[in-house]
Amino acid sequence: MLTLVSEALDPAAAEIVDPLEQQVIDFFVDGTRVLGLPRSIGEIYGLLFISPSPLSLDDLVARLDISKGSASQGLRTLKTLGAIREAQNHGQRRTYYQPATDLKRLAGGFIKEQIRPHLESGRTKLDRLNASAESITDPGRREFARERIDKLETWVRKSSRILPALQKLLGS
Amino acid sequence: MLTLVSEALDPAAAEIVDPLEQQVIDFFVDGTRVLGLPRSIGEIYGLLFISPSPLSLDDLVARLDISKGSASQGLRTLKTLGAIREAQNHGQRRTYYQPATDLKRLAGGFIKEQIRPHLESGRTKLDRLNASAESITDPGRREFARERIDKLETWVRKSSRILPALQKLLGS
DNA sequence: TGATTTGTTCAAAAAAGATTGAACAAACCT
DNA sequence: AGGTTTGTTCAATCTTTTTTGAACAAATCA
Repeated sequence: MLTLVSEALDPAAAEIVDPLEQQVIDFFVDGTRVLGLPRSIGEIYGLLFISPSPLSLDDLVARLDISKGSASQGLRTLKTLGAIREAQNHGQRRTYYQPATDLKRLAGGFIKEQIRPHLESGRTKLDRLNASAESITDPGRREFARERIDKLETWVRKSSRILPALQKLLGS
Repeated sequence: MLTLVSEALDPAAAEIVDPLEQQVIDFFVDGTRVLGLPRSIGEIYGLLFISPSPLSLDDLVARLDISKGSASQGLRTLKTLGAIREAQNHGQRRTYYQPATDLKRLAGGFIKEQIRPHLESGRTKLDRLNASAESITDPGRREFARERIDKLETWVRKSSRILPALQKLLGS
């Protein structure tokens, strides 16, 4: 059992979080809440964010007191979002993670993974809506439905146009 | 029991949703999902959005098949968000609701109610973080923490600046 | 006044979502 | 080969959030 030795050598492997770390974690837990992501993801990203050296899955499990399953899934989601990357692991088998800290890039990943799919499904739904509207018999009702569906199309179009602009703004 | 009579007089009181209405509702249920709001709110807003005439709480209960409690709370949240308003009810006691359909205004309400509070709590957290960082003894560790906290401050500042810009973009 | 309508509140139930942990697979070592 | 380390998967469990519905209050009516 080498735990004590490795802890002594590497402070980053301490099996608790200090007060500062806890505060940063809380900051990000609140952030993931707004974004509709699970708490564990905020915890993982938060700890990586404030850690001077990269951390492994087992580090996260030990220090955040979460299960391997949670850590594994959380890391996968963060990778998909482009919010973390693997650190250079010199010959080591174990992989270590570092946070991406470029806000523009982070926003880009979130938009791509969490927003765009909904906009696309929205467009599909609008196609079907247009078809349904055509088969309304009452002319007044049909006209009203058209107007509202047109409005929805405008909304979706505007939202799509805004995402890149938004990302651009975050990069400056 | 006057239900049949009133239904015959006012199609908006029919106790089912037609296919078009259901599709619009589904569209908004997906929307509220992205925004992290409960499904019932998407249903209520969706039905109001596609209804040619204003609807009352009881209309919503009957047609969406949800409880009075859900409808009442959903309407309250939508009011708070500025997403609906009360229709002119000529001497009637019962209140009827109409959707706000101005995207800029809708976004404004959401930002004000759901985003800004988190940004403000973020600022508070940053103050405490700065205090904690000061009391780190190791200079290297303290310097690193400073850098990261500075980054967080930049993020919060940028986000705050972007919200009005975003709203502006949606208004054009 | 008492009966009816309209809407709110909130504790309990249901549903949705996140986390756990044990079984498994793959990579590495001796 | 067998043993160990590292990480993934997913059904079961736990937690959080939403919804329900019955009790209540306030307004209207007869």
